[in-house]
Amino acid sequence: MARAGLTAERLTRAGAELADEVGFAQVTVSALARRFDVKVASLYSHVKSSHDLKTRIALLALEELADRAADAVAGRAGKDALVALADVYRDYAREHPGRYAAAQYRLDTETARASAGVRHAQLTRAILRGYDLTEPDQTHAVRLLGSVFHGYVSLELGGGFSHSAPDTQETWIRTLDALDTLLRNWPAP
Amino acid sequence: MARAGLTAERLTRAGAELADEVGFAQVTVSALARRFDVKVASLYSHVKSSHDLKTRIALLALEELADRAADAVAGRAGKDALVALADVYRDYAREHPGRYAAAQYRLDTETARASAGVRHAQLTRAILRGYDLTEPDQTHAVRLLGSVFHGYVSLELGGGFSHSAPDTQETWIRTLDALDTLLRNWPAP
DNA sequence: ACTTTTCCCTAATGGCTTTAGGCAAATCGG
DNA sequence: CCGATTTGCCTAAAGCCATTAGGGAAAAGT
Repeated sequence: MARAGLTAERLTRAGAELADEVGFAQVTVSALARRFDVKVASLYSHVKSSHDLKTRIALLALEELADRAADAVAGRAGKDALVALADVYRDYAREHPGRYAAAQYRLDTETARASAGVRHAQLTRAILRGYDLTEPDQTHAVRLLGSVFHGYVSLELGGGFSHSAPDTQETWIRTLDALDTLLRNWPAP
Repeated sequence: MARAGLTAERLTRAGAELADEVGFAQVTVSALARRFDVKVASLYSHVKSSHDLKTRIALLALEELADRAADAVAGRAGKDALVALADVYRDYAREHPGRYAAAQYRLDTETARASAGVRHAQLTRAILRGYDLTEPDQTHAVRLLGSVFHGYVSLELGGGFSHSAPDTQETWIRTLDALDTLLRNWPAP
């Protein structure tokens, strides 16, 4: 019988697409097998488990996101860089909600350390070069920016912002303005 | 045979405890049945489905959280209120990670509208009375604060902050300082 | 061409969800 | 009180998902 040509990479990519279509939580070994028109057990030659599959999708998403982020930050500085980076996260989440959710998948310590996750922190730290912050404050600021980006995006995606009043695009712009102002006037301890 | 005395409320409370112990994602009708030493099917007289159970736990968490928040904000203003409210979220998430995750469970529109979720927005808006913001800016600020609180807490809980350098408590304090500064110097459009 | 490896399949187990239908316990009406 | 009704938990069963064991055929290597 003809072979389907499965590989861990193809499964991961298809899993990412599936996540965007039906939600990361609904990504299942069975659903993926159906998508390849193949029996479920066949996937287990390529991925160790459901957890392994999800981890691979998470790593893919983290890498895509870091690539986009690196691209956006390159050649920009200050508020320009800040906005570009922030938009990468927000746009990615809107274009690829399933992948964005995957990027939040809890990785064990060593997997996380080897992931593109570390690049994210570096990129965020990079845009802070355009602002005048002392070393420990940079770390605080990195965490703050991460919190705002992630928090905003996940609330917006989850419908946490009532679809009322000022639209979310306006809030986003004002939020980035506010962050820029804040970084330029970072309060002393 | 003796009855177990199940009710939707007891199941919900036990489900919340279970969530804190093993994670919200691991809360399952089966696990809950085991906890009550009862057969799985028995629970279906009290909750409609797994989704119904999770929704109830989410609503419980949202209410507990809103109660604590209301308590914290009462009699405080300005930065004092800001810090108190923020600490409620963070402390709740640390004490009850499963419940906190439950509070993030996606509710359908009408359930959300009837939930304590709306109280949260009101409470956040309330602390902004201590700052001088125009009406539309209040909404933006509510969303920003929600983003920071949620983003920070979920990153911290998920291990998103490498356990390195300055500890997270310090970052938290500096983050709240920063937010206070920001609200007092809210940039014009 | 033949051997070895790789890939996908069948078969089977066990867990979770959900529905249908039954018997006993609690509750109620006279 | 006691029979009738309602309520609560059970057994049974079907369906979906995850995972493992072992087999046979296609692809790759010699």
